[in-house]
Amino acid sequence: MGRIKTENNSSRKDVIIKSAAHLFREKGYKAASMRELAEVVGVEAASLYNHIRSKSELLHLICFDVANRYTVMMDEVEAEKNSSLQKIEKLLRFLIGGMINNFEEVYVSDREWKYLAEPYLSNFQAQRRAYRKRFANIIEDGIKKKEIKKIDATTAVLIMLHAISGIESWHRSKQKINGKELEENMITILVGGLKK
Amino acid sequence: MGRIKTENNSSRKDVIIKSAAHLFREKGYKAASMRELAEVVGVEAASLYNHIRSKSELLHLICFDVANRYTVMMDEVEAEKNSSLQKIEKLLRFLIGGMINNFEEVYVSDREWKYLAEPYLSNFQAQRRAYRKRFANIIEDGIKKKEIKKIDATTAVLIMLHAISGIESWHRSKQKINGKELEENMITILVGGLKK
DNA sequence: CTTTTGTGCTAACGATTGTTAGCGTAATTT
DNA sequence: AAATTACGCTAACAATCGTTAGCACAAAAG
Repeated sequence: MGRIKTENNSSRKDVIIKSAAHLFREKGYKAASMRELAEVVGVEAASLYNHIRSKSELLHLICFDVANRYTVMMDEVEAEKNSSLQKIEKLLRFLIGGMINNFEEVYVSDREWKYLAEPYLSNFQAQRRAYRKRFANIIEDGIKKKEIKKIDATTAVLIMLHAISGIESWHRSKQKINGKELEENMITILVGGLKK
Repeated sequence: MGRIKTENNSSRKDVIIKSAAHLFREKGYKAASMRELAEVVGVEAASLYNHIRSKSELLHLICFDVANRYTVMMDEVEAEKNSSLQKIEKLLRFLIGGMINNFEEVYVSDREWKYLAEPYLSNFQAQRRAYRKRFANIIEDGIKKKEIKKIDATTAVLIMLHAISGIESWHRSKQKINGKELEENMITILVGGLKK
């Protein structure tokens, strides 16, 4: 067939990962085959293994790339001196932006992580749990300071995160409102649902 | 091995479908094998085919069972003379209840429908689209009547439905609040986010 | 009791899966 | 120009997949 075409200064491995994210999002991790991935990349299946160790490596590279970005943003938000609602809004805008601009990776990380092999699976789950806990703590802080309604913080986190992953449907839909508008609507409803 | 045990007046096919829903939820449709399903049911894989036509039949039975229940409830809600917010609350409570009590089926219908074969896939998507459209119409009605904030109705529907599918995380979590409490919290946040 | 139907089994099929071995050649380095 | 590395290919592997054929026996119907 031919060589893998790279652009800018991304490696051939990066090209494979990007294509894998697209394919995994479209078909699901289990249903996506290495032969399909190879075809997308423009190469025979066996040639992929000059660049990657395994199919499952692709999945965990994608998942942890996203998870790490989430964690970094949480660090940043926690460090700032803002009200709870401001912190939440910043987190939500970051998540919404990620879902709009890095759709493939974020979606795969969200929906396909269960196919991670150990020990990555356990690590990922722990990181996810920690993230949600920190998110819930911010909400509970806001409740104490009477910025936020008296609600179960864990439930609120669950609603926020899953509502955002629903942007998947926005990607699928034919007649989309634009991204910025979507973001504002989501913030209005979600933050509005918390405010006292 | 032995026969498939039925209880009450459910057929052997019903037992298989129930187990399939459980397995598909746990492993994902593609990753779940007929041999695993057979083991759960207590029988050899080939024996399943005395009761069902194919693996994909199992999936579409599960998906349409859920989709049809949704549609029936929507008919009911539309027929009643209530405010938009009351209609939405009733729909949400029904969806939340389904997610809590019929978790396996609802979850599979939500996450695995993309593996449906044609023509079921197209039918399912159409039914789903129609449901969301009707939901959005109720919201738009509420906006006109000034019960509801001026927001994009499609986005609101997307948030509601996906927030509810997040009850999956509640099922997974160790220290759950009880179901009724979860329902009330979700209604508070979601309906609160719409109210003017 | 005899016949028919329902339900299970074993064995096997063709297809597809992820992955490895071994080899040739293009690109890069010395 | 020579040596080395990077990257592609074909062929093949063992495992697993959904499903079918053919047969045995138990349950239900006559």
